[in-house]
Amino acid sequence: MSPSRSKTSIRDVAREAGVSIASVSRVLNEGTGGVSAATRTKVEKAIADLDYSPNWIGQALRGQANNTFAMVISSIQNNFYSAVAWELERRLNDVGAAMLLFNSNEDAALQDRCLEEIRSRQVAGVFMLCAVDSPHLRSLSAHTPTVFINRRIQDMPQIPFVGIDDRSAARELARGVLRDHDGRIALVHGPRRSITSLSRLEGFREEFAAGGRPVPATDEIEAELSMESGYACAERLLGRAGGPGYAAIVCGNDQIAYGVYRRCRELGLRVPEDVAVYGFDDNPLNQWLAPWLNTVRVPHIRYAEAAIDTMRQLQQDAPAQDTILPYDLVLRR
Amino acid sequence: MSPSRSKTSIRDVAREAGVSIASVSRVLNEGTGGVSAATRTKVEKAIADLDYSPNWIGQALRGQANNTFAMVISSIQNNFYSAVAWELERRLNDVGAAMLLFNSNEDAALQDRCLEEIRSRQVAGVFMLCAVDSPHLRSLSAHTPTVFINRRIQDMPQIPFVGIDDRSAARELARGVLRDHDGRIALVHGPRRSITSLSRLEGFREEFAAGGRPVPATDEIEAELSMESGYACAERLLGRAGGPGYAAIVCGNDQIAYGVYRRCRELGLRVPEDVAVYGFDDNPLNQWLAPWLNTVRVPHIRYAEAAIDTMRQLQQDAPAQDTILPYDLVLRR
DNA sequence: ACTCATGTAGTAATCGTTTACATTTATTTG
DNA sequence: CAAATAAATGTAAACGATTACTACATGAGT
Repeated sequence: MSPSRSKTSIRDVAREAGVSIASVSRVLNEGTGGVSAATRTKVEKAIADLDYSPNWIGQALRGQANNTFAMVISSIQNNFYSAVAWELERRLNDVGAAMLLFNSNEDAALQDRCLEEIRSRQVAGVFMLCAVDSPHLRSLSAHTPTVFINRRIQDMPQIPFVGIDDRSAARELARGVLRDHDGRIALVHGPRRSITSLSRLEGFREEFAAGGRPVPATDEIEAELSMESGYACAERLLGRAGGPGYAAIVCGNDQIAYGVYRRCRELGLRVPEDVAVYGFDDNPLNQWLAPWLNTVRVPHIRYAEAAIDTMRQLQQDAPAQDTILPYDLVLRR
Repeated sequence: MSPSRSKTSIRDVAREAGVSIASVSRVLNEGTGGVSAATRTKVEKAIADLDYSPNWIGQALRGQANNTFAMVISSIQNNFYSAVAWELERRLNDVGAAMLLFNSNEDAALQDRCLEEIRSRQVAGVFMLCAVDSPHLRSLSAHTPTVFINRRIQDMPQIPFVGIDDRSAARELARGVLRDHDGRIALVHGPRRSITSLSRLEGFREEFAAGGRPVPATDEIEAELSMESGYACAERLLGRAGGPGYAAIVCGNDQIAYGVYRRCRELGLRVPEDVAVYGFDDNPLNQWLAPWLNTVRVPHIRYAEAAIDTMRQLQQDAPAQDTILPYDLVLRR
């Protein structure tokens, strides 16, 4: 049943071809040293006959270099994050690298377990998509090139960051809210421990205050970055009656907005006719499934490009800069 | 700037602790051989002092075993597939394994590139989430335990499969369509080259025919498994006027249904009031964003569990069986 | 014929582990 | 206390590749 679980090594090829392993290696790696046409033919035939494929582990051990990257994502559920991961995977694959994928679930202990695994695997670099602070993050980044995407850790300025200016994006979005709605505004922001969520919160608050319509504490609530949490917060905010008639509910990200949306519909509130919902990130699915959602389009494809560029610089020991990318407002009126 | 890119090996630890590398290894791997308390203490101190972490590549090379798995997914965009991938990642991580992620984009050549990379990395196993047929798939599966998820390749019965009975699920869904709608029915099915899509198509056809209401060729159209393709097909089907007033549009999967939905809305057709839309898979997002969608709930979590179980059996050279899991109809009336 | 350059091929060290085996040290026993 | 046994430790050989170095042809130039 099991057809001889592959074991053919370079020695087997050498024996089969009647040459030394060095010659086989030379045929494999065009670069180093010359081989005669005769040898090349023999080796190539042996490789084909034995269905040989070089063992990456041996190569990696010898060569120190290791074209494997790791990506740690903070939330399985968030499709916006998945989209970034996929874009990265595509680009890494294009250059013959591979990606190990890990999920930290916004949990420092779990993230640390992932980082230990990553460290032992000697990867070439780590992409942290929404990192949380954790002990190993600090030690790993000393050994392994690390890039923060979309969220950084507050006091680790030495690690380059790819993201947007969340605070000013939030201000712009808030300006749109004020312009388009006269009524009461609710704010379901993300957790303060995330600098990204905090910046957005500050941006919202600043602009609402500047517009003379600050959101009172009763209309402001902190959610986790999940649909479930958004739903629960909407339940608290809106009660059984649909709440005090909010004109707009502004959410910390799209996931929260989806949860709020569901609760609104359950209460018979039409979105956007009865209440407008605002999110943040612009999940690529929105244009198909959530045309009612106002949001900030975070450029996830450029995230991937910039993260790869930054990683390349780190690998060359170049001083890597933060990359702050432009965003777009997506307002459906 | 770059703090001495880690190089501490087991030798360094041995020297620092004043013992042999064998002793260090023994401290590391509790299992093998005993070490005195004194030695253990010395070694542990040295490990801590040097911030040593064992090199996985060395371990893997020596031990043959390699707790890395690979997953190849056919479509980046499909969130249902992502959901399965994530569930698998979680379970692999729980047992200290890691997952390499690849995207084949439904393309045989690209899939083969991924499989070459996978083969050379000597992974412990490969999960193929919607495989396409390709030369390397056949050769790889001879060397590496392989599990098909959600879609199999027709003439490779030796590779175990985890999925549902698509044909009978399609029949059941079709029965629901017939029951709930008197009007005209359109069918936007997936590509015939995918056995999964083909089975669904056959199931739909059989049941519609059995119900005395076969779908005429003009109302049947083959789409790719993407939102874009679903949109384009809906455009063809509905024209500018909204088509001949379909009562229901039955789609090959949820992605197609999302595309169809968008086009319907653009044409001013209300879903589900004016036209019902049926999908297949039940993307976990549906309950939040697409309450209008009728679909078949494919148990993605049990997919992950079953795939892991199957992989375990393959690794023990046990004859692995196919796993056909139960599904649920999700009908919103 | 002798030297020298050139091109090919082989030998052996190396990367970081684990582990079978040999050797040393500690403990028990008569 | 010596011998027998048990426990701890060290030595060295893998694992699969790459590559510096060496050795051997071959052919050209004098």
